[in-house]
Amino acid sequence: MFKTGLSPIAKTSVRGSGWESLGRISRAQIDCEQSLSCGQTFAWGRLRDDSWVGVIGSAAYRILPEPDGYRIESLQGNRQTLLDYLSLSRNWEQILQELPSDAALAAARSAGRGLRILNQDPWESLASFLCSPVKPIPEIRRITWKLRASWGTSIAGSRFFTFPTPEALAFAEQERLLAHRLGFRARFLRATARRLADDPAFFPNLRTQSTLEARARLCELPGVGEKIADCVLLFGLGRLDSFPIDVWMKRLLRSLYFPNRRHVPNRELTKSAAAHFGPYGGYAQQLLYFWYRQTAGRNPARELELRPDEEAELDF
DNA sequence: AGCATTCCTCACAA
DNA sequence: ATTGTGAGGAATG
Repeated sequence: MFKTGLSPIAKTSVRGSGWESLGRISRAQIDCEQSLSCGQTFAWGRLRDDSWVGVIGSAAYRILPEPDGYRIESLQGNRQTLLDYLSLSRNWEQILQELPSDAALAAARSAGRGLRILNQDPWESLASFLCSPVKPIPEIRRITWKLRASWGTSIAGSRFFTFPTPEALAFAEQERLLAHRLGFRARFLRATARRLADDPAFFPNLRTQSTLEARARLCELPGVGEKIADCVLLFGLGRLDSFPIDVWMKRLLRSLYFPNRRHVPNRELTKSAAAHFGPYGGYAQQLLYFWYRQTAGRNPARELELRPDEEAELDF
């Protein structure tokens, strides 16, 4: 028995670099390439050796692909935090079975078999999606990483940073925000950060409300409409019933489910998606979105590769 | 009929 | 690849 209560794994430093091994996870539990590149998070980047690095809370994590699983490591972190974030304890096979079995979804679920909806911090999701309008995913990642470096807290001598608090962004200088190519998004980001800084109970309160009520509260925030509210509900608050509809989703739904309609209003898409996909619609949405992006001839995971200068910045 | 109100869509700027 | 705004048109009473 280990009297310290620490597992031997937690003590092992990797190659003397400061990264500590957290053991392994199996590909049967999750496909990290799919889950980290399907558009739900901007917090992860891919290094040239194909490993993934990102920050959860106040610790950095590294996920190194192997043939049948992943080695996982951290700076200042622990195994359970990563497993919770990756949502490994949810029964995803069961959820898959409860989704409808139309042709599009059948294709999407075989393409995204290992895709999981992550458990992200709701404030980080909200702030990140406020940076997202009319920006491609790699640029959103760059902007949110700049926010970390400018207003977050450094993690133990590394060049990884926590996500800035609402208070930190509430008082950020407009000019410094604009310098990060935030444009018109800066105003909304700061205004929403102020509201949350003034109302620390905002997210705790949402957790006790129905998805519809919580959605209405989110939409009251500056710069937050239905799309961003649904993303926060799905990715940050675990509401698997919410179904974000952006322009790509709109195209996909119209071409696959309303092939002979020229125009379908968002209200109708939202309503029929809820009726058709049910309480796990958000999972269906991610499967469809990921599959649609792939069939457009792209490799979303490759798009998140860090440029050499970005990789050099990380310094480990 | 004229008018006020509401609701919706569209285009456009940020 | 989103939201906020305002103009203009249709429906309502």
